[in-house]
Amino acid sequence: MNNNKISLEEVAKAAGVSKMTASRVIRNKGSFSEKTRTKVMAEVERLGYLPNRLASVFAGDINSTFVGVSIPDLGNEVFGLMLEGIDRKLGAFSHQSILGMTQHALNQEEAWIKTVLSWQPAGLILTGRSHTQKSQAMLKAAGIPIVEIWDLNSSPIDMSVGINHYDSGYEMGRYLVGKGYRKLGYVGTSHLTANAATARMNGFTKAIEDAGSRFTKHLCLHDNPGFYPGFYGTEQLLASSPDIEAIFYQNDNMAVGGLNYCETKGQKVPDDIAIAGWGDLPILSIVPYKMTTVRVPHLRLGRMAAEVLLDALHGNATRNSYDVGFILIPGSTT
Amino acid sequence: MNNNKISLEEVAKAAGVSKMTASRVIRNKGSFSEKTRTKVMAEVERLGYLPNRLASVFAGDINSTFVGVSIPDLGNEVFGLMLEGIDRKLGAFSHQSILGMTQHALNQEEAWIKTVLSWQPAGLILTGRSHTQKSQAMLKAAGIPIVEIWDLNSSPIDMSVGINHYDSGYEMGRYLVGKGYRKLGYVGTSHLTANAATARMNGFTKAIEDAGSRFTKHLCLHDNPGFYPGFYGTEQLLASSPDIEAIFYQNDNMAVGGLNYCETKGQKVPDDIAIAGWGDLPILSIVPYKMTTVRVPHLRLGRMAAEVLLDALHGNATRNSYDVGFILIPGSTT
DNA sequence: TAGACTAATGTTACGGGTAACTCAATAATT
DNA sequence: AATTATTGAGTTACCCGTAACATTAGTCTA
Repeated sequence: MNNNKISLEEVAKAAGVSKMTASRVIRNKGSFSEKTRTKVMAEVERLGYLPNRLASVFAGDINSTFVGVSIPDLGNEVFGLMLEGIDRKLGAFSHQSILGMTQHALNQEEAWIKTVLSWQPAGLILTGRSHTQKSQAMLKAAGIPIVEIWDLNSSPIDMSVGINHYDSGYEMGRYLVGKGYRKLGYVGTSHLTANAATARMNGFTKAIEDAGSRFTKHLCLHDNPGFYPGFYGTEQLLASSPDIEAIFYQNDNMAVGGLNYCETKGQKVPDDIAIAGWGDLPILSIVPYKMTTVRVPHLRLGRMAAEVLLDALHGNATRNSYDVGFILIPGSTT
Repeated sequence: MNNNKISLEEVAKAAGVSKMTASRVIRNKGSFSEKTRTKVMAEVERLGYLPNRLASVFAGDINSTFVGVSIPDLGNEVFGLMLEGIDRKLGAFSHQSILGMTQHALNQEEAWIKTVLSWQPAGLILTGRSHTQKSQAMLKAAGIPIVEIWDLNSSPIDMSVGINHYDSGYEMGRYLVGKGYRKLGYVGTSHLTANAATARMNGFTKAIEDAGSRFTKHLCLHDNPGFYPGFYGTEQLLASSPDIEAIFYQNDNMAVGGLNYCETKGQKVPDDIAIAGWGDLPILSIVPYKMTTVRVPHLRLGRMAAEVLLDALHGNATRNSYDVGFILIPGSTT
């Protein structure tokens, strides 16, 4: 290589054996005498030899232990938890995550896929189910396990682990209608691409239509799905449609913002207006209400994605679509 | 390599040129005719050729574009924000983060360092300033830029970007003493290793000692520094020392938990008891008080670490210790 | 038009490991 | 003792690109 790093050859020379023998000892593969082992390992220790995995992967017919992991961003704790679940599981099986933040942009994802594939990863975990044409082509040609996570895909590129966001929105819609609410609103944010949140909104809308009600107001802000957009989004929505009875939010952070707005304006929850969030996020623990929300096992989602990938690497792939499920949790805000 | 991947040779053959010419065209380096360029690129497109970066790094005298990034965990938004800052900046300069979660354990960090170095990274960014002996030896021998982030290290292994946690604790101690509080408490969590939070606690204690007061009660729970441990930690601390006048918390999440406990018990803040947090975390935006806290630019910290690393890679290293600073923000809880 | 220079392309030799094969020495079997 | 395994080690070729050098064709100058 480039610099002054110790190579296998130097270790071998110092131990008075051939490269191959040293390699066998270090990998504990093939046969060698105890005496040789001692000699070689002593030199490894003394010289501080670190194998060059690039060369190993290159030489051997094996794949690397890299796993490319793409997530939209880390501003949202949802993806942080997922990533934590993924990396913990991968790490436990001696694999490393190469991170890629796509900022919700498919072309950025495409660029990242191209780069990461050039590093010969063992597999990929991608957040989301929509990818550019070119991305799809590259992924299919790569010939490695690929897990699409977050938004369940019944016909994935390779494998999918997630929940059905559309259904979760639908269920929330049905629940609210069942509670007697007829004039419903939705507050969320819009990204460049159709994403899971959009699917939830669509499911929500459909449920309401199916129930015969036609009144649904949507508000999609160009912002992050956080507390403040929830606050101001609610203000904006109620200004244009003051008779709304219940609002479903993209996530709990926004819902808490909405809750806060209602409190500020003296609107009683749930009597004057009902509030429902999504995600069962940490923020809910500090709200003086029990928020109606949808619980999603974020950490487990990540862990499972990693598990499924590792299984596939070990040739134990069984299914290709894993629904981890969600639970609608009725609270005191509806 | 292993499978059916298209190699440069195949592209070259298909285009009717030598490997080398194809390589030149693809990297846009050296000279070649426009006609050749067209031919080669057409084949690249047609065959879906993706270069094998392993081989490039291996062949050329260049380093990889990997950067190893270690963080303790992602449960804490602090490190999530830092990571986001790092990866965004690295990504903008065509570098990839290899993630390593150390779970606050130095031996886990050591194992990770060993692995990640074997991938010939361009550089490393490590959270924290304490490392095992062996880690330090490996890091020094690696001959690549290494940035220690989070806890400022005036004599780092290579470079350091962070804030002085001890000082931030000291400043908070002085501030509270200045406000007239004499009986002070600290609530935090303890990890396996001495970490930045411990430094804050020590600085805090020292400030109080320096001011002549000797009353400081520490409580370190074995838990994550979140809302609930803050709540119950406060309960526990006040049970054993009911006359405490002010409590400094490991971070804002815990402080909000403490605030909540006080409210629940009818203790007036700040009249009966004062509360101070740390970090200026997102949670503060939804608390009906303006929390006294210490603002730390998490995202900027990450961005700066990446910048410093990239500078070093481009041979523009200037200093080796970068203090990004903190600001104590007095609020209405003290 | 020879000689000198430039542009375009080809050839060779690695880099740091590993698979596959070979070979010698020792151990087990008949 | 001769034959056959087995073990421990060495040799060679190769993975896929790129640097360095070599070569050829084409252009320009005197």
